Amino acid sequence: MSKQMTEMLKGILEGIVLAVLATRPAYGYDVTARLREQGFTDLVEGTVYALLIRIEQRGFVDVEKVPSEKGPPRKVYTLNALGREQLDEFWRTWSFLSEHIGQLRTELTEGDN
Amino acid sequence: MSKQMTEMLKGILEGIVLAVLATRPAYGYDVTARLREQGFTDLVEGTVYALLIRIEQRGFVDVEKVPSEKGPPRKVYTLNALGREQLDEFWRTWSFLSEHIGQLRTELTEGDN
DNA sequence: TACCGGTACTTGGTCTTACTATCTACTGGT
DNA sequence: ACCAGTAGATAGTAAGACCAAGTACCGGTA
Repeated sequence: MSKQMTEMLKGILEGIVLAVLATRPAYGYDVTARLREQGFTDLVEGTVYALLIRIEQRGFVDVEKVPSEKGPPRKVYTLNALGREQLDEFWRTWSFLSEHIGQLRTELTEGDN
Repeated sequence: MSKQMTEMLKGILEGIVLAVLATRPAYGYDVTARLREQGFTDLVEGTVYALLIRIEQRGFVDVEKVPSEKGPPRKVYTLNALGREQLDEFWRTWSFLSEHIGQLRTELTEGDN
C-alpha cells in the first residue's frame, strides 16, 4: 500500500466498509475479501477487524455469531439504523470534499495544463 | 469542524494545499484564507502552518521570506518539481478512491434507493 | 496420531496527521 | 500604553491504518 493511499484511507475506510455492509451483511474475512476484489488489494486484515470492532462499539452494526464449516465462528455484521445514518453523514462529507477538490483540480488544469 | 470531516481530511489536506500552491505561490496566512473561502471555514491556522512546515521539510516547496507591511515577514511557499510530482501522485490516488467509492455508491443507490 | 494449510478473529505497538491551546512578534490606530 | 489585525511556531492529544504476531478451528495427508 502506498503511503499516500494509507493516509488517504484514514477516515474514509470506515465509510467504505459501512457502504459494503449496506449492500449486504458480512463477516470480517468476507469484507476484506470483497474490498480486495474491489481494488484495495493491499488492505491488511488486521485493519478491517479493528475497524469492525470500532463500528460495533459505536453501535452502527448488529452482530451475530454464525458457526462456520471451516475455522472459528464468523461474526456477521449487519448495518442498523444508526449505521445507515452514519453512512448518510459519510456520503454528505464525501460529496462536499469531492466537489471542492474536483473544483480545485478543474481550476488547475484549465489554468496551466 | 465535524469529526467526520476532520478524520477525512487526514491525508487529503496535504494534497489540497499542494493544489492551492500549484495555482500560485502563497504564504501560510494566505493559504488558510483561501481554503476558508473555498468552504473549509473551520480550518484552523495551526494545522496549515504545521502542514506547510512538513511539506517544506519533504522538499516539495521552495521558501522565500518576504517582508510584510503588516506584521512579521511572510514565508512564501512555491511548489517545485518534486512538489508537482507529489501533487500528481495525489491526484492519481484521489482518482482511484473517487472512482471506486463512486462505484460503491452507485451499486447502493441502484440496489435499494 | 501428528502435522499442515486455509479459514477466521484478536491484540500490542508504531507512525502519521489534524486538532486544541497557547505563545511570539510586528504594525498601525486610539 | 494599549489593542486589533497580520503572521508564524509549538507542545500535547486523539484518531486511524499499519505491522507483526498470535489464537482457534477444520479437513486432508502421511
